[in-house]
Amino acid sequence: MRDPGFDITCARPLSHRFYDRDPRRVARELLGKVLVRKHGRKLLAGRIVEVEAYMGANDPAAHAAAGPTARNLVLFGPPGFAYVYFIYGNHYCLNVSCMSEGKAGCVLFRALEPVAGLAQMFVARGLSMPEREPRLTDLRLLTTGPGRLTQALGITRARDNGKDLTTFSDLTILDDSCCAGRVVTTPRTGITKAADAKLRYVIAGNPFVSGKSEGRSQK
DNA sequence: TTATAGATTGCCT
DNA sequence: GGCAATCTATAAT
Repeated sequence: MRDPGFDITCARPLSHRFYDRDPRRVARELLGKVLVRKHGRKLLAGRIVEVEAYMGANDPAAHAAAGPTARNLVLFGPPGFAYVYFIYGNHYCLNVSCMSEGKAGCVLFRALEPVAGLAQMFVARGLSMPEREPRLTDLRLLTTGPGRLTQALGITRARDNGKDLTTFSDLTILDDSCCAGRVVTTPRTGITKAADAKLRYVIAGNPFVSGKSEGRSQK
């Protein structure tokens, strides 16, 4: 299977300073960046096409709303670190911490456009590999959705929670100077509190954005 | 100690 | 479109 690929030679991790800002700003600017997982000698990577911003005490939908706990401690730590939690008894979700130490805030990764290691992603997701070049409907099952993208990249709480995403370890976010294109904001999905705040950011027209038609028919 | 809701997904009709 | 699966954090006894 052919990987779309990306130019890793000119890609570099984002600095802690990048994440040391309002999550809304970080979320918008994370679109178009590349989430990279080292899997043995292979690279698994996906371009970030959909994220959500979560704030601190003033955001009732945020895990950090009630203050620091054993689970959400990473959110109150320094910016640029992975916050991984387990949800609905089935899925892991990946966030990156924002704001300086002591202040909570994060960005949730909701969908990626797979660019490298697609064959391994099919394996990790427990999907059978398409015989021919995969269709969009097959590819969307890999990394469209917060629970799916963590499974495709093998991200778990035990393995990745608290990891520094600004160093090139086995999990990092790279900037390859790709232009994200037009960004659309919508209400966050799957939450009941503060459900009207437009804190979901997607790349307009990108086919890997979650939802039925968002990003596909709408340009 | 027990109950319940949850930043989801996949399979059912 | 509806709902079960299945763990954990937090609220309620």
